[in-house]
Amino acid sequence: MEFQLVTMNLSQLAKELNLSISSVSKALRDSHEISSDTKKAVLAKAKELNYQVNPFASSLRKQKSKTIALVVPEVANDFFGPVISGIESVAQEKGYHVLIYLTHEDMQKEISIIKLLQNGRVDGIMMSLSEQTTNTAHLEELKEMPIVFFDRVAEQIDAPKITTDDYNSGFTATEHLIKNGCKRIAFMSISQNLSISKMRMNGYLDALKKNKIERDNSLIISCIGDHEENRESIRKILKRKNRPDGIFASVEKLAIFTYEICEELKLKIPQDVKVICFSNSQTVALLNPSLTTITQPAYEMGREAATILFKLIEKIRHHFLQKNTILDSKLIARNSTKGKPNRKMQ
Amino acid sequence: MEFQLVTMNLSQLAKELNLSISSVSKALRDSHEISSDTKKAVLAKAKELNYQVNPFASSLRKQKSKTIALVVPEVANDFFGPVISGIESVAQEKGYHVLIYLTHEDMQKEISIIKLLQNGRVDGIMMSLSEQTTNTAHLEELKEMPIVFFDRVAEQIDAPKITTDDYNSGFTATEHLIKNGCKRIAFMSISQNLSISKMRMNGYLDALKKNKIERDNSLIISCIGDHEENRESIRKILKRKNRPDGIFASVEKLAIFTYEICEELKLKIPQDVKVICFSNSQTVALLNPSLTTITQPAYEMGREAATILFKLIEKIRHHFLQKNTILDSKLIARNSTKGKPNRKMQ
DNA sequence: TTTATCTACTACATCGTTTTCGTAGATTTT
DNA sequence: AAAATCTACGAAAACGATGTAGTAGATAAA
Repeated sequence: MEFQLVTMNLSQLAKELNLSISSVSKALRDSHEISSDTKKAVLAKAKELNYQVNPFASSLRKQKSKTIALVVPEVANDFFGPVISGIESVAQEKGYHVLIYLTHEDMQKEISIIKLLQNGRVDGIMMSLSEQTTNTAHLEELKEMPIVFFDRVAEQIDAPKITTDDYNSGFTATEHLIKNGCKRIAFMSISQNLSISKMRMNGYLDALKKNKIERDNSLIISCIGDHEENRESIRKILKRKNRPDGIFASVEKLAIFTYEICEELKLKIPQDVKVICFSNSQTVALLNPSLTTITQPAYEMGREAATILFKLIEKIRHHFLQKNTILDSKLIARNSTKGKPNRKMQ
Repeated sequence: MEFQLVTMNLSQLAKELNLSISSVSKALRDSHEISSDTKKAVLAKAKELNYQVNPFASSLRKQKSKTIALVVPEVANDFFGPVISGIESVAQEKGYHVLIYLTHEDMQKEISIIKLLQNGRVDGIMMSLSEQTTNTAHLEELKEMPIVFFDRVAEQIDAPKITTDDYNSGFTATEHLIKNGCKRIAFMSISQNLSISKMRMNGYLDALKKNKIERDNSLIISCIGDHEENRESIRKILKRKNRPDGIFASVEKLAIFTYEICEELKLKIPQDVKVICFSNSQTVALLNPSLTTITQPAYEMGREAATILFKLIEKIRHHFLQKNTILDSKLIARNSTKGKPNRKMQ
């Protein structure tokens, strides 16, 4: 008494054509074993009856899914949007399907998603780590699974990684502030676990060193909690007597908070505080003042990551694949970092 | 000489347990035919050997995929991001997987994606139409497939639709401008095909009528081309002698362009022109001036759409399902629409 | 002419699960 | 004690596509 779905399949097609199932199957895949007359007939009939290969039967038999997984922390964000777009465009070209999973920055969720993906549902994984991911044991178990990391990469895992030049960006951003007169530059990171955070901070630190500015750990704050906590951290640092005259935020959100707090505290950007941050938003150009950003080539990162993943999937052996791809970010100087600072305080 | 992937399966598990495949299968799904001792043993062994059901075999046999498709025009956008988040969260709760497809606002792509989804790969579809979709013949063919539309819905298709109160929003937005002194209000739509555009425009027109303002078709412009064309349309209308004193943009992008053009033409917002638009961006609150918006409950729309889709999927018959769900948008009044207009021109 | 080689097909096992149907043996009912 | 019912399992047939192995019949090579 099972439910019988009447769907067009090889068997029906074969019956209509007076051919065997295997011949039809081969004809559809343009096998040399089939005469061109037969192929034509099969193709025509298949089109007429709107035959489509059953993906599950095919995947089961071929042990491949023609599907990749995309595991990201969030999508409500100007960075991951274009990345997805890039990935999807490559996938579409290749005839692959894209499953999307969100970790919501939660390590437990990340772990269970990864576990879920070990049953062959996908041929490969593209991933950007959650903010809260402190270790990568769950990723070690993916030995056989092609995986590519982008942006928030897992350093310890031996897999291709696509990033932007985070160290350089951190360095350049910091020097940009220094050149515009900043002497006390705060760095706001999102997580100490993520390598991109470390890289950006190293760039920041080295730029300080090169310019003979002493490192001040009280100016390095990590914003991992909820929005209100982050606002409070920023408020606190900007209320200090010797508050920073420059702020380097590693995500856009923190720069926006900074704008809000500055308004609240009657601090002027860029006169009192200069602000620079990583952001892919178009809108920030219209802020008052317009926000100086480091902008990552998000779409290209998506395309690059997907392209490399497909190379991994298509070869069995891939020693020759370059493990790290580093794309350039762009510093777009706007008004939030302009001019000499107002140093009348202190 | 086929490639043999050694993956843990029922057959291996059964061998280890000295049981038949069918017993193991039943035990794993907690069938009453299996004794609780046996079940325990099976569960333990399955865990030990890290057994996971092969999704393709299962889907093939059960004729269901535990997967839904999400078809959207774009993701690089403050609206679709949270929508995806909402959908994904419901899917995760239900144990479903989400395939994502982008139409890039291209009707041909939309058609081929829909065609692709007719082979049983997914159990249901959630969709928001492309801007360029002029007819919905391709959707008529999905007769048996559960489908739910959200935001950009297909009016002619008999399927549940989740929208915001676009008519009211259009009405309210327009009245908001009128109350703040506007007499010549331009409406910028994205596409005449989309019902949300029509609804918004009807709201706009009715608000004009109610307030005894005559309709002026030269103030209704549809921005469907590329960015530069859209900018030019806006520039043209703002350069006119009797330019509008209020602009109601149906998407954020157009409001941003308006800001840019106003800067270029030395027009002051809100003194010379007031601006309101649909937007889910947080950042627009920091624009100069802060932008008045109609904000849609994007996350909730995603959750609602997914919830309804799963109801569709789970029942065979679903006459009782409400076909239209309308959620409330919020008008967030900010400075771009403030005060009485500057009427010295004309 | 016999044998080898092609050509164009078919039969069949297989991928891993699920589910129906069967059935020994135990238990309960009459 | 015989019959009916339960309990707990196993055999086997799907689901639909694919690839291997096999084979008529035609053609080419010896």
